[in-house]
Amino acid sequence: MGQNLSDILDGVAIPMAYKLGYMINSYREPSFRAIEAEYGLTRPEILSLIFLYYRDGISAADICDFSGHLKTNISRAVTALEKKKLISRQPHPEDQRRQLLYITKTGRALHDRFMPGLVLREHDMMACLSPTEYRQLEKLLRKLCDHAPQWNTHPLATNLSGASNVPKTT
Amino acid sequence: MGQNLSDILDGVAIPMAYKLGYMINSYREPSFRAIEAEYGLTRPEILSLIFLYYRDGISAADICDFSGHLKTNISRAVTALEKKKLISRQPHPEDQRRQLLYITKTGRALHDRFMPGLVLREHDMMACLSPTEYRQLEKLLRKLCDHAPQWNTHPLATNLSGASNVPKTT
DNA sequence: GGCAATTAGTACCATATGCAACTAATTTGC
DNA sequence: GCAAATTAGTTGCATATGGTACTAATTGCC
Repeated sequence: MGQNLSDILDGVAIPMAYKLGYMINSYREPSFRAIEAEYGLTRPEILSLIFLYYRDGISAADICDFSGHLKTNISRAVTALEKKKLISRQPHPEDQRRQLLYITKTGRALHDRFMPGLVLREHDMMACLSPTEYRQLEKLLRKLCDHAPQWNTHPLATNLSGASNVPKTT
Repeated sequence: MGQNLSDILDGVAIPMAYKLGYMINSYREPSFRAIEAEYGLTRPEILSLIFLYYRDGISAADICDFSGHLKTNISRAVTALEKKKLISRQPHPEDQRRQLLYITKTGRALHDRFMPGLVLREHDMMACLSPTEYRQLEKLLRKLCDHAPQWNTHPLATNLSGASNVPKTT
C-alpha cells in the first residue's frame, strides 16, 4: 500500500465519522459475511434474530427502528425467517396491521451458535483499551446514541435535498 | 415503537459494536443515500473520490485498503469515475499491473459540492459532546483503529470457518 | 534463470438491496 | 362520523454488491 493508514485517518475532513466507520466495518463485515455464508442468512435476517432474541413480541417496524434497516428488507427477512421456522408471527390483538414476532426454539439455537463468535470478536476489538478507557468509550457512545434523534432528522444540508431518515445498523 | 431504544442498546450481547453501528449508520446512510440520489454516484464511487481528493496518485488497491471495500466494487467505481471524467488513470511506471489514479478538476468540484454537507453533519453528530469529551473520543477511536489490524485478521472464531478479511468503511 | 505463488485489476453471475407503488388498517382533524 | 393523512407491511423492478474465476504482471524461491 502506498500510504499510511493513520495519515488518511486524520487527513480526511470527517475524521470522526471515518474512524467510526472504519472500526465498525472492520468488526462487522467479516463477521457478518461469515455468518451469512455459514448459515445462509441475510443481514436483515441476522439482525432480526438478534433483536428478537432479546425482545420477543416486537413488530417488524420495531426492528426497523432498532436496526435502522429499511422496512422492505425487514419485511422480506421476517418472511424468510418464518419460512425457516426460526420465528413465528402472530396478529396483533388490537392493531390488525401489525404482527407480533416471536423467536422459536430453533431460532434461539441458531442465535446461540453464531453469537459467541461476535461476542469474542467484540472483546478482541476492545482488548486494547484499559478498563477506564472502556468505560469512557461506553459513556461517550451512549451519549452520542441518545442524542442521535436530534440530528438524524436534519436534511443533509447545503444543496442536498431532504434526506431519507433511518440508517442501517449492526 | 413498542420498546425503548436505550434498553435495546444495553441489552444486546455486543453493546459496543451495536452502539458503534448505530452511530455510524445514523450518520452515514441518510447522507450517502442523498449523495447517491443527487449526483448519481455509487457508494464506492463516493469513497474513491473522497480518498483521491486527499491523496492523488494512489491505486485502486490503496482505496480498497483505506475504505475496506471489495476490490471488485472499487474496480467498477474507478472505471465509472473515469468515464464520468471525475478521475483519470495513468499506468504505474514500474508496475504494469497497477494504475495510478488522479482526481480531475471536475472531480474536485463535485467533491466540494457534497463534502460540506457531510462535515456539517459530523458537527451535528458531535455537538452533544463537550470539547473534553470530543478529545477523549478522538483518542479512543484512534487507539481502536491503530489496533484494528491485530484482531481484524482473526477468523470469526467458535465454529465459523475463517472469514474473509477486509471490511467496508465510510 | 525459471517455475510457483502472489498481486492488481477485470468480467461474469447470482443475489441482496433500495426505491416506488400498492393494500389495508388506524388515527387525525373538522 | 367521515374524509384525509398516517402507519404496517408487501410486492415488483432496477441496480449495487458479493463471490468466483480469470488475465496479466511481479515477486519469491530453488
